[in-house]
Amino acid sequence: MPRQKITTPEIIGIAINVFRNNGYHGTSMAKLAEACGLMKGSFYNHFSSKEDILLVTIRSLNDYLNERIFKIAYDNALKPKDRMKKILNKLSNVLRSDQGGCLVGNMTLELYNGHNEFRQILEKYFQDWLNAFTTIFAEKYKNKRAEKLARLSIQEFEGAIMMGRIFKDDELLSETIDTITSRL
Amino acid sequence: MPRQKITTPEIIGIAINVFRNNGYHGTSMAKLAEACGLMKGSFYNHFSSKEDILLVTIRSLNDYLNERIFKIAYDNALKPKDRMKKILNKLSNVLRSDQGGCLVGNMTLELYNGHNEFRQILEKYFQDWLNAFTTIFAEKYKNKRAEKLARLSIQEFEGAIMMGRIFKDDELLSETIDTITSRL
DNA sequence: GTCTATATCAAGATAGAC
DNA sequence: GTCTATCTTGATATAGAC
Repeated sequence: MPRQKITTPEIIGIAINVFRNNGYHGTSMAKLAEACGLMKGSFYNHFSSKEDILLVTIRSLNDYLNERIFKIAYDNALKPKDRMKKILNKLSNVLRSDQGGCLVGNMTLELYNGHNEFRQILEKYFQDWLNAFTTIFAEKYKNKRAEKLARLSIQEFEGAIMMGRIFKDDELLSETIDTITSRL
Repeated sequence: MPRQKITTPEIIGIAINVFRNNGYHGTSMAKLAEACGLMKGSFYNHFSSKEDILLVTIRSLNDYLNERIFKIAYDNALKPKDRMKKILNKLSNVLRSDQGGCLVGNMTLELYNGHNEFRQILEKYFQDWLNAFTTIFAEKYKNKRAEKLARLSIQEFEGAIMMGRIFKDDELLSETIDTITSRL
C-alpha cells in the first residue's frame, strides 16, 4: 500500500487558490489533481464530489478568517482604528487580486443561480465580515450609521479587488485601505 | 425556406441576460438557444462560436453604455451633480443585481485567466466608465483627487451589486447612489 | 491512499436536408 | 435561416488492482 502523498487539509489549501484563479466551472478535477500532485481519481478518497470540494474549501476559508482576522474586531486592547488597520492589512494579504482575489466574491458572481447550500455559506461569510466591521464602527458612530459604513467599506474592498484584477494594479487596495481607516 | 425567427441584435439582447445570470461557463449553447427559441445548431448562422457570442455581447453592451449613459458625463447643459445622479440611476436600472448584475464585473472575476481578447474589452469597459466619472468629479476636485473618487465610486457600485446579489437587497444600490452623489 | 483503466454524460461544433 | 442528426471532446465519477 502506497504512502500518503498529501493530506486533506493540504488539498484544501491548494484548492482555494485553484478555485479563485479559475472559477468553479473553470476548475476541472484534472486541474485540481495536477496542482496537488495526484491523479484525478484519487480525489474521491478525500471528497465526495467537486461540489463538495468547493463547499469544504469555502467553509475552511470562512473559519480561517473568523479565527485569524475578524476576531481582531472584538479585541478591546486595541483602539478601533488600529483594529481596522490590522484587519484590512491581513485581508489584503489573503485576498490580493494577484493571487486570484476573493474566492467568495468570485463564487458569488459565478454561482448566483446555483445550489442553495452555496448561497448559505456565501451569505454567512459576508455576514461575519459585516459583523466585524459594524462592531468597530459602532465605537465611533451610531448603530445605523455603523452598519452603513461597514457595508460601504466591504463594497469598496471587493470592488478594489475586482478593478485591481482588471488593471493589474494592487495599489487600488492600498488606497482603499486608507479610505476605510480614515473613517475612524 | 423557413422565415427568420429572430435577428442577431435580438439574440444579443437575450444573451446579455443569460450570460450575466449564469456566468460564461454556466451558460450552455442549449440554454442560450432555448432562451432565444432556437435549436442550438442554428446559432452558428449568427456567430462563429460561444466565445464569439460573449465578445459581441460585451462589445454591444459597452457601446450601449457609452452612447446612452456615459455620454451624459460630458453634457455641459447639466450641473455635475445632476449628471452623476442621472448616470447612476440609469446604470442601476441596467445593472441591478436582481437582473443578474453587471455582466462585465461577473466576467472579470470568471475569465481572469482566460483569453486575451476578453481582457481587452473588459478593460475598455471599465476605462470608459472611469473616464466618465473622472470628468464629472474634475469639475469640483483637482485631477488626482477626481481620478481617485471615480475609482472609489465604481468600486462601491460594483461592490453594491455583488452584496445586493448575496443579500437579495437592491436597497444597497440606492444607498450607494446617495453616497456617490453626495461627493458633488 | 493512490493508481490505471473505463463508464457516462454533456458540451461545443458541424453536415446536410428543407 | 432553421432544423435534425451526428461528431468529437472533455468533464465528473466509478471500479478494481496494488
